[in-house]
Amino acid sequence: MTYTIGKVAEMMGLTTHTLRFYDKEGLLPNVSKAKSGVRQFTDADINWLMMLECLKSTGLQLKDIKHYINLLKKGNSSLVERAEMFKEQKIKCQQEIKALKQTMKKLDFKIRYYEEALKHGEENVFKNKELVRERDKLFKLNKVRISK
Amino acid sequence: MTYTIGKVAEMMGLTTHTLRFYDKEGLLPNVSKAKSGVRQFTDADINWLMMLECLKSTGLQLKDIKHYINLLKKGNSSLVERAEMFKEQKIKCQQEIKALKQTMKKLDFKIRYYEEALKHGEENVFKNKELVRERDKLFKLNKVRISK
DNA sequence: GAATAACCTAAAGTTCGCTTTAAGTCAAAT
DNA sequence: ATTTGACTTAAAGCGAACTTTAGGTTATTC
Repeated sequence: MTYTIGKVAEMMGLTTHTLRFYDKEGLLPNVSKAKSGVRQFTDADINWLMMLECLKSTGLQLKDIKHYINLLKKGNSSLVERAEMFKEQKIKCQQEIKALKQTMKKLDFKIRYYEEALKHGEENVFKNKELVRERDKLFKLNKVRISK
Repeated sequence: MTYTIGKVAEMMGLTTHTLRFYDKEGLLPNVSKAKSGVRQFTDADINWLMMLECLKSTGLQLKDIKHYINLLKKGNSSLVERAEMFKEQKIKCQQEIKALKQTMKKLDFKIRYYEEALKHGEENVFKNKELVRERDKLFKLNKVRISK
């Protein structure tokens, strides 16, 4: 049993445009076409699309996924490289989380700043010494050295 | 005392191109120019640049920062809106962190998958029932319903 | 005073992941 | 039989945040 591109788009929550774009980019290696040119998606194609979505959700770029497809085609001999891909990706992901946590601290500071400003007026915010300390801790850019 | 664009670029870890780009986009409201056209950055400009970097690091887009500049110009009457900006941004940041943590789980699964594949061969990975459960938990796309 | 380095503007190019447009074919429903 | 709707390709467009290129002026240094 096969599915038209429209059905698949509906199932996957993508547009037909996106699916054709993926196909054009070589991200749908096994989708066959009728003589009329109409794409015929099989269950295996749907499964691959789910894997594609999964790979996307791990933060891989489309070109990385293309590379991954090539590794898959090589079979067993690419196992190590595939494993490495995900380990690298994990490191990137960890770094991003760390950066976002730092961002959260800055946002919390800003939110407290504006609470204070709304209560006591913006000109009085830094009479609150805790906020001053917080500001100095969070926003002093270590790379910047203002000369003299 | 003023700084040339090159010095500022060096201090801030940006390129001169980026600084001119920011200026063109209206993100450096107070930078003055000599009659020759050369930009003269003051300490106040450096401080604003640090704030700019801070705002960027909170995940704000340049157009949001431009909007923020306009709010600053309005002074006191924009306090509430400015406060709202950061609260919204905090929510976005929280959501991003949540998504990345989910991503981490998927990556950990993939890494375990490849550990197992390297140990026992790719064809035997899902003889490990824990990995099967993990896969089903993480990768079953709820939106997909394969008919029949 | 001439070479070189740093500055200037304006505009086009880049990357990513699509989305949109244009122009057309094909199959089903009325 | 014709209209509607889903499919096709190919190519251009989009938004974000720069980067690069081109062509030119100014400032510093030998």
